[in-house]
Amino acid sequence: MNLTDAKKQFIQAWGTLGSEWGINRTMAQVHALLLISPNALCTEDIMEQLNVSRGNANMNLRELMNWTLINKELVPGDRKEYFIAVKDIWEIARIIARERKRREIEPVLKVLNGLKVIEGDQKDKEVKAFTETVNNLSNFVGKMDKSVDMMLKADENWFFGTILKMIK
Amino acid sequence: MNLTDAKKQFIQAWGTLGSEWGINRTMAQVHALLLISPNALCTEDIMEQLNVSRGNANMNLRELMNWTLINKELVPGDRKEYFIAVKDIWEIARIIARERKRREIEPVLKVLNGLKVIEGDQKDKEVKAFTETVNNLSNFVGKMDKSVDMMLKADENWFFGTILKMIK
DNA sequence: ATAAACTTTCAGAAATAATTGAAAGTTTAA
DNA sequence: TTAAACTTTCAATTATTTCTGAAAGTTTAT
Repeated sequence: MNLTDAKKQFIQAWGTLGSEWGINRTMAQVHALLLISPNALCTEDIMEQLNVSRGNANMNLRELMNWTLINKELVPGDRKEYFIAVKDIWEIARIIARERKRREIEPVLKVLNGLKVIEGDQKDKEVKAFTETVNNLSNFVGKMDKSVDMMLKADENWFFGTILKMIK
Repeated sequence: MNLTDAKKQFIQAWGTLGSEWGINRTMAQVHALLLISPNALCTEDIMEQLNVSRGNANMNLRELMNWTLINKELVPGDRKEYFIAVKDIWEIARIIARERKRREIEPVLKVLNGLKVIEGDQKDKEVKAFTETVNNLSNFVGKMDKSVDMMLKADENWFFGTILKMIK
């Protein structure tokens, strides 16, 4: 396969993955494009290569900046902004884990903890079933949260080293 | 807080989490409702409690059956189908992990592996950057895949026991 | 100052996804 | 049979998300 087709397939695949994750498809595609670019690209480059409008390109670049998945790069003697992606996969994984924890795990944990104590007779099976499920979930999600924290602090080799060793 | 409000909040929170995951909001809400119900519910119950149409209720119940997150329960002397959720949180986690692995990790891994070898001069920086990113990603996603496999085989206490011990 | 170069915003348009509800299909009891 | 009870389907509608592009905003060089 040639580079041009391979790039297209990669960008396409990354975009699909993104949307299955609840991440904007174009944002994922912009990310993919920058991931495989040896040098920084400007808004125009993105617009051309992905066939998207200026507004769309701009918005998704900002969002990727918010996630800290990409950085601005200033080219001396050029007024345009250029963007370059974080290339270290473990760093990318940590950024995504951090962001998803913040958006998904933490708010749910907060709600669950707020629902732990409810009024009513604990002998009522409705009340009992509710309390039990909420407690079990809160306990489980809490452990997930802690596990992600650990991953965020850990070093890649140690993390996968330990995890994958368990498999054997 | 009283049970009725607590239920509503729980269903709402679970629905939001679902849509952040790329899972149909109503499917997540039906799941939430069944999770906290001490007994099996029928389509009518779901329609009433969530204010959704018959078609919608039916489709999402089927989808939850596909995921194996809920089961049919037959009530003797009643022709209706009743549904009851898997209540064990670890079992639920495994089902979701299995399904997301199948839908997200596996297809991407397949594409990545197909892109590992491309034509062109390895000294060309475009080619080099592409190959490097694809190889790194493929390696990383492969490890994720293996890690999920391990989790699927493991027992909850052992899994979190080991993971959380690492944190200390 | 001001004009060119560049970035951001945002109302409307387009695309995508979810939902409805009635009709068609299926099963069961008598 | 057949008719009632129940489930499934799907075309049309509604809701939600994403995208466009032109206008407004900002920065920089002269």
